[in-house]
Amino acid sequence: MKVRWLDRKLSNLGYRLTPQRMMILSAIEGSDSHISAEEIYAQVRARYPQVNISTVYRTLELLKELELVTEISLGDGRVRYHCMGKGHHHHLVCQKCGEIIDVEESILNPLWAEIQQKYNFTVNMKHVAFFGLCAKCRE
Amino acid sequence: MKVRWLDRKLSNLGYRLTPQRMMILSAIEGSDSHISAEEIYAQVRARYPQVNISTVYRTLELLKELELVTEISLGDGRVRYHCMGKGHHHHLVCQKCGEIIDVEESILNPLWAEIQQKYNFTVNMKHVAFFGLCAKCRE
DNA sequence: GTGTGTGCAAAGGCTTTGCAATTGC
DNA sequence: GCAATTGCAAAGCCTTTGCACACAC
Repeated sequence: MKVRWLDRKLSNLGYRLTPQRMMILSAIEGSDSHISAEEIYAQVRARYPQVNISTVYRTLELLKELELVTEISLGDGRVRYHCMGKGHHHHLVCQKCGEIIDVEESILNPLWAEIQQKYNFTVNMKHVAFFGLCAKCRE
Repeated sequence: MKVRWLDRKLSNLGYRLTPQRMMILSAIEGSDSHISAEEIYAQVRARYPQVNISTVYRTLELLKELELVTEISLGDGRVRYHCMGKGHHHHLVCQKCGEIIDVEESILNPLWAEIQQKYNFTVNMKHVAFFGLCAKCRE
């Protein structure tokens, strides 16, 4: 688990390791796909009913700063979260049926390199979502 | 101008051409960069004070369906709009200083092709934004 | 003790919706 | 005239904030 990491990072910076923070991180860790704030909240609340949604948001903000968690938008109006440690991958989101196809991370490497070279810009996205149509819906 | 197009497309589908719709489309056309709903609203209202923001949103929805307008998110919590006819380009958004660098459209063609081939998925994005760090902020 | 973290409640920003009045065709 | 469209106001959704209490060190 990432909790040791979290503990060390937090204390180094003068922050504290609280049960809420542990549970929120492990909810994100435990999710295979990308989890929204609301989903994290529901999951944590199941074991810890008095937790509040604002704590979830505040903790997410903190975990982003600590670079333990990244965010991605999959096109519905909400942000989703994912553990940095887990293998990165990108997404193809079908705008018709909503299917989400995972794409290997390496596919973007040539593009990142080209952008670096041509524009002197370092792309910093662990997850990218591309929108379009899957094979079934294309017809 | 696109108004002839709009007129024809609208009447073919049983929709009507209203002054609001014309003005909203031309506000998007007139903007060099990407314009938000609020900005469109401000611009239209300057010449047509009684227009309402909800009309802007409804018209944007319609223009998207008609494929006259595309949307993009540049990472602040709001969607931005752009005319389909205008040259497409992509964006590099610096997460530190906020600078936005325009990128030629063709840079993504190889990637689109690879995704098509490997995943049988047709990417349908006229605008993509990539986040990261510009040269100045990288240091 | 001191300052960090939490819950609560309220507000905030952007967007959508219900409804009656209006307008384009 | 009739359905499509609008303005208005209110609600909706996700997220953030202010504040007093609680807790860790």
